[in-house]
Amino acid sequence: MAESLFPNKDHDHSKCAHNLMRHAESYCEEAGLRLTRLRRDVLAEVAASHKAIGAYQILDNFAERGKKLSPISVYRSLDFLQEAGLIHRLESTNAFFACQRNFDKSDDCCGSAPLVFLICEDCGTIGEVDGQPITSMIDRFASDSGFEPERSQVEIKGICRLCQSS
Amino acid sequence: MAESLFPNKDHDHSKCAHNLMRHAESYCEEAGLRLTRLRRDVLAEVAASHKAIGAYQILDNFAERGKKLSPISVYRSLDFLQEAGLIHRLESTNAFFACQRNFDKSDDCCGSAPLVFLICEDCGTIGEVDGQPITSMIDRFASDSGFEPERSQVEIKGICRLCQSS
DNA sequence: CTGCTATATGAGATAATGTAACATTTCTTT
DNA sequence: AAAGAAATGTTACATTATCTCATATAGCAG
Repeated sequence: MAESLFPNKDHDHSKCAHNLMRHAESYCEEAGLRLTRLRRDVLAEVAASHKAIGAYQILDNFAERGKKLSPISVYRSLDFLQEAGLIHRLESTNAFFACQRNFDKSDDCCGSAPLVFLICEDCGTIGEVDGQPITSMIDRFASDSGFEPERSQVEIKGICRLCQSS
Repeated sequence: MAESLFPNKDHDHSKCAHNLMRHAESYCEEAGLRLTRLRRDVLAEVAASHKAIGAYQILDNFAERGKKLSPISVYRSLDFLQEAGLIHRLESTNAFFACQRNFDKSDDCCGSAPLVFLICEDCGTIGEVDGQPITSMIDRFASDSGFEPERSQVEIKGICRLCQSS
């Protein structure tokens, strides 16, 4: 579990990306969502690493390959992917990364699951963990103040296992 | 405690603001920080409500009173105030609000205290609570993944006590 | 197939948020 | 008063995100 959270720097990422794309295809198929060419390309770009990528970086990457897009096109695709739960957005950095969970699950991809992201400030890799316990505590915590919590996204910055040893 | 977290809509806010400004003065005095005219004015603007306010909103408010400023001036003051722990920045909305804690404490204002913010999506009011338990859990949680957490800011969105009853 | 409708994308402009670089002023200390 | 440090002013620019209206494309009814 901990091993897969922050994959080794030299892992074969094409497998990660391939699995992720396959999952996206089948998930959208089942859910009746239209994973169009553009959306697929944007997802592939986001899934190209375990780091978070900004919308304009995606735009630039496309441009380098001769594909000129307007920002709004990228944002629209990102919105779709985010709603589908295939990617997430880091609020602290305005950047997007591919959801690595929920493979082998046919139900709601990340649906209403609590979101806890571990952000390595050294290598930029994002680890995503099941935040149920944290979220439960947050809920109790908030309720003590008479506050009715609806959603929270926890972004934890620090140093990942792999970067600690280097 | 819960009463003061989300003050009644009709509370006398001038008192809140006045106390906060007085605290800021004495805190900066003691800490050897220079609470200049501009910084004081910006702080007063942020402290004018219990909601979060954007940098450009502050800019506009100043402009309405005939005080023309450049964005950078506002941002610089906000940076100073944030470093001093007198205000906080919401990452999810890029907005700032005044720290309501640590009055009557002469030590580090909010120094390294864990930050947990309750954001009411109805009235916009921000409640700030001691997040030690949540932060401890987050730390344990992260450590289980071999991750070394350094800082995290928890922003919980929902409905405050007062808005629930209306 | 034909056209209808909803959805998706393109194109251009612009809004909202945030920073860089360098000049000028103000404060502090001597 | 003079020098050095800190704060602010000025201008330009970088980054992130959205609006609006036009066009294209997919899915479906007849």
